[in-house]
Amino acid sequence: MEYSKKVDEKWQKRWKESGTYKYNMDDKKEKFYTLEMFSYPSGAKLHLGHWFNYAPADSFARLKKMQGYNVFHPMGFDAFGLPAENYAIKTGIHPEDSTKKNIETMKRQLEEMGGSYDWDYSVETCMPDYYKWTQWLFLQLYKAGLAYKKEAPVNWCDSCKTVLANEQVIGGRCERCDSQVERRKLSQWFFKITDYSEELLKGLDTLDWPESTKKVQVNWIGKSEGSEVKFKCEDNKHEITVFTTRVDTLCGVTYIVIAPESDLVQEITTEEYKEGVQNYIKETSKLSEIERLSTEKEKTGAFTGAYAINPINGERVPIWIADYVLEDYGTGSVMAVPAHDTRDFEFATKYNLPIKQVIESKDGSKVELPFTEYGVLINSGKYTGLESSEARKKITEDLEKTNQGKISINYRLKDWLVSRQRYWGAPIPIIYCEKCGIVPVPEEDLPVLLPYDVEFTPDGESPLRKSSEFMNCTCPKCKGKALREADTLDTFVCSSWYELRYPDSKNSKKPFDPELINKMLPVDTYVGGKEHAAMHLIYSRFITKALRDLGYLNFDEPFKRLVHQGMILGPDGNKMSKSKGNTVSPEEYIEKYGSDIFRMYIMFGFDYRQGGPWDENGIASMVKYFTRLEQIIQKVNDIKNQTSKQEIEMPEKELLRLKNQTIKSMENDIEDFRFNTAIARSMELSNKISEYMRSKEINVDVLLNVVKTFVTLLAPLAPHFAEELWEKLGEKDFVYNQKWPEVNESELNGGTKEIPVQVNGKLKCCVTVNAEESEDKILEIIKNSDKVKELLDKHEIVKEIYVPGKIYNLVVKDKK
RNA sequence: GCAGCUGUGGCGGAACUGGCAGACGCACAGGACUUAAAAUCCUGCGGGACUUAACUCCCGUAUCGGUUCGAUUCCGAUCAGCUGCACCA
Repeated sequence: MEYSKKVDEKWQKRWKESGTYKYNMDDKKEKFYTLEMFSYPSGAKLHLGHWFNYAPADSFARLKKMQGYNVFHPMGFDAFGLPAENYAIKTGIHPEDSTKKNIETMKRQLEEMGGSYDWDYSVETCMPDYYKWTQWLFLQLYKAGLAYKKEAPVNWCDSCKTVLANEQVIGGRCERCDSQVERRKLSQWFFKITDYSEELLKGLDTLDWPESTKKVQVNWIGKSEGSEVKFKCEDNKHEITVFTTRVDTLCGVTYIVIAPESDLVQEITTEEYKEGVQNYIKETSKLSEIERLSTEKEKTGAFTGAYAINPINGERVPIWIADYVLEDYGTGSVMAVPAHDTRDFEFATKYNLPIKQVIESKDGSKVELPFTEYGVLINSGKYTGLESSEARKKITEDLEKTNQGKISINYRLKDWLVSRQRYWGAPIPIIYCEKCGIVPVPEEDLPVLLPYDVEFTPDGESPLRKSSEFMNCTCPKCKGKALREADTLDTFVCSSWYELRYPDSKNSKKPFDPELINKMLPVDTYVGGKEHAAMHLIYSRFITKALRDLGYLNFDEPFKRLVHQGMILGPDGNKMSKSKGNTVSPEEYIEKYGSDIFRMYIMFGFDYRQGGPWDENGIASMVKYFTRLEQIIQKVNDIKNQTSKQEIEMPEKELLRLKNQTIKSMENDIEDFRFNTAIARSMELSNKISEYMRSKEINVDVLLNVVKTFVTLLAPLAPHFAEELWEKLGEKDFVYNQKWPEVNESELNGGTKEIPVQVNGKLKCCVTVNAEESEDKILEIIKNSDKVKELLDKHEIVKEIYVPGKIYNLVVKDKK
C-alpha cells in the first residue's frame, strides 16, 4: 500500500497553500451552516470520542460543499470550566497556560484529521475578545430584567471550605475529602429562562431534532395544568396558596404541607411547636439536594401547631412542614390528600393523620387506597356524584367566584442559576457600590478582565475575592469606592451563544453584526452528544429567543436540524476513562495507517448514531480496501491508452447502472449520517469495477468514467486518499473542488433486474427482466414466464398483487 | 417509580414510505499460488431436514398474540438491556 501519513501531510500542505477551506462570505451560492459542538480542551489531546464525532461530521460537511453549497464549517473551543481549574489545583499549572497549550495541540490534531475548518472563524471562550461579549450578553439580560439576584442554596463542603458543583458531590459527600456536604444559602445570579417556558415547549414542534431529545426537553420544561387554591389560616392573618392538578379531591384534604424553607413557617408556627420545627429545619438543611430528592428516603416532617380552613367545606386542617414539598415548585405548599396521592398517603400513615376517601372508581368497584386515578366524587357535598373532570371544572369555577382560587399552569423548569464561586470563568460584570447598590459595568468598560495572578486553591472564598486588585474599583455612577462581583459565569453561558459569534468572530465593536447573522443562522445541521439534550440545548434556545426579543436577531431557533453521534466505549464495553485504563488513543493509529484509513474505519465499523465498544480488528480490512483501490487505479492507468471496444452492451449497462445507484445511495446515506452504509455501497461499486476489469473485452471510456466518478464519491469520506488517487488519474484540480456527480436516470434504469414472485406471500422464484421495459411489459413477461406458469398448474388465482419493480404476489387456492 | 431508546448469524452491522431477511465487512473453514509461511486470489458460511438430484422443503429478526395477500418494519401484552428524569403536588 502506498497510502500513508505522508500522503496526508502532502495534501494538508497543498490545501493550506491554496486556501481550500477559506470561507467566502460573498459567495452567491446558497449558504449551509454545519456545526459540531465545540470541544472542551481539558485533556491534552484529542481522544477517540472527538474523532468519532468530528471526522464523520467533517465528511458530511465535505459532501455539502461538493453538492454546491457555500459551506460554513467552523470550529472552536469551550475553554472555561471546572476540569481545567481542578487540574490546576492538582498540578499547580495555571488553567490559562494548560488550556492554551491544549488548544494548540488539538488544533494541530484537527488539521491532521483533515478537518475542513476555516480557522479564521474560530472562538475560544476563555479569551477576552470572546468573553467580553459573554459579559455583554449578561448586561443585556440584566437590562431587560432577565438577570436577577436571589438567595439560593449551594453545596458546601465545610472541610474544604468550598462550594461544590453537583457533579462533585458523590452520595452526599465531597468527592475530594469525603466529608458530609451541606446546603448553604448564597446570593446568586439567575437568568429568567422561565419567562420562555411556553415558547421553548412550543418551538420544539418546528425543529428537525431526534424525538427522544425533544421528549427530554418536554420533561425538563414539565408543563402541568391545574388550579391554585387559597387556604385561610385559622389566625385570620395568613393565607396559604397551594397548587394542585387534582382540585377534584379538594374535599379529601386532611392537612396542608409547606416547604421547610418557606418564610411563612416562622410566622405561623405556634410557640408550643417552635422547637420541633426549628430542629426539623436544621436537620433538613444538612441534607444535600440529591439525598433530599431521593424517593427512597422515608418521609419526615413536623407539625407547626397552626390550622387552615378548607375553602369549600370549611374543614379545619393542620399545617405541617415536610421536605418532600419543594420550595421552588408550584407555590411551595401542597394540600395533602392522603386517600388519593401516594406521597401524602405515606406521610399520613406515618404521622397518624386522617385519610378521607373522596373518589371512587367509575364502576363503583371497591378500590384500595391510595387510589390515584380519576373517578367519581363521594363525600364531597354538592359535588358528590360528579366525575373528576367535571368536578375540576366546577370546583375551580366556584373558587374563582369567591376569589379563593383560579386555573393555573406550572412548569418544572427553574430559572437558570449562572453564578459560580470559581476562578476559571467569565467574571460577572457587576459592581457593588455602598451608595448605589448593584451597578452594571458600563458596556464601554468591557471586558472585565479575569486576572491571571489569583490564588485559586479552595480555602473558603471565591478565588477572585482574594485579588484586591480585581475586587476594588470605583462605582461607575458615583465614582465612590466599590467592589466587583467575585463570582464567575457558568460555562453554559459561554456556550449558549457561540454559534452566533462564529460568522463574525473578529468583530471588535459588537458581539456580531445582526444583518450578517440573520443571513447565516440558524445552523442548518448541528452535531453533538445526547448528554446535552437538556442543558446546553435548552439554554442556547433561550438565549436566541431572548436576543430576538431584544432586537438583535430575527430567527427563533438556533439549530434547525440536530444529530447526535453515539459514544465509543472502551474495548471492555465500559465508558472509556483513565481510571478504568480502557482508553484508546487515536494517535498511534494515525501514525501507523494514516488518518483516512482511521476515519474510514471509524465510519464503517460503527453506526454513527449508536457508537459501541472499540474493536480494532476490522482496521486491517480497511488497509486491504485501500490497497485494492490503488491497484484498480494502477490497472486503469495501464490500459487507459489502449484501443478498446466502443459498444455499450449488457456488462457496461450493468456497471453504469450500479454507478448511478451508488451516487444516489451514497448521497442519501451521508446526508443522513449513515456512513457505514455509504462505505458499504462504495465497496460494492469497487467490487463491480474489479469484476468488470476481469472481463475479456473492456470499454475503456466507460471504465474511466466510472472510476473517476468513484474517486469523486470517495472524496468526502477519505479526503487525502481520494486526492491522491485523483492525481494518479492525471487530474490537476483538487477532487474536493469537483461537483458531486449527478444521477443519469437512463443509465440508472439500464441492465436487467430480478422481480421476485411470491405465492401466498411465500417466495417461489425470481424472473429476470430487462429493466428498460415498461412496467406493463414487465408484468406481461412475468405472467408469461415458464416459472410462473408452472406454479399455477395446480392452482387457481384468487388475487394478484403487483408492486411495480418490486414484487409479484399471487394469492391462490387449490384447483378442485 | 415515570419517560424514552434498543433487542436481527460467532461478531460489527444492512433491509428506503410493509415487499427476496442477513447487504457490506470481520472471524472461521476449504482450495489455488509457495519448499514453507505471510500477503494475495477463488469458494463456502443463520439453523434444521431430505437427498440420486437442487433457483428442494421446514423453522428463523427477544417472547406471546393480532392486523395484512405479505410483518424485522404496524398494533397489543410480556421479558431483557441501556439512557434520561427522579417526592413536580
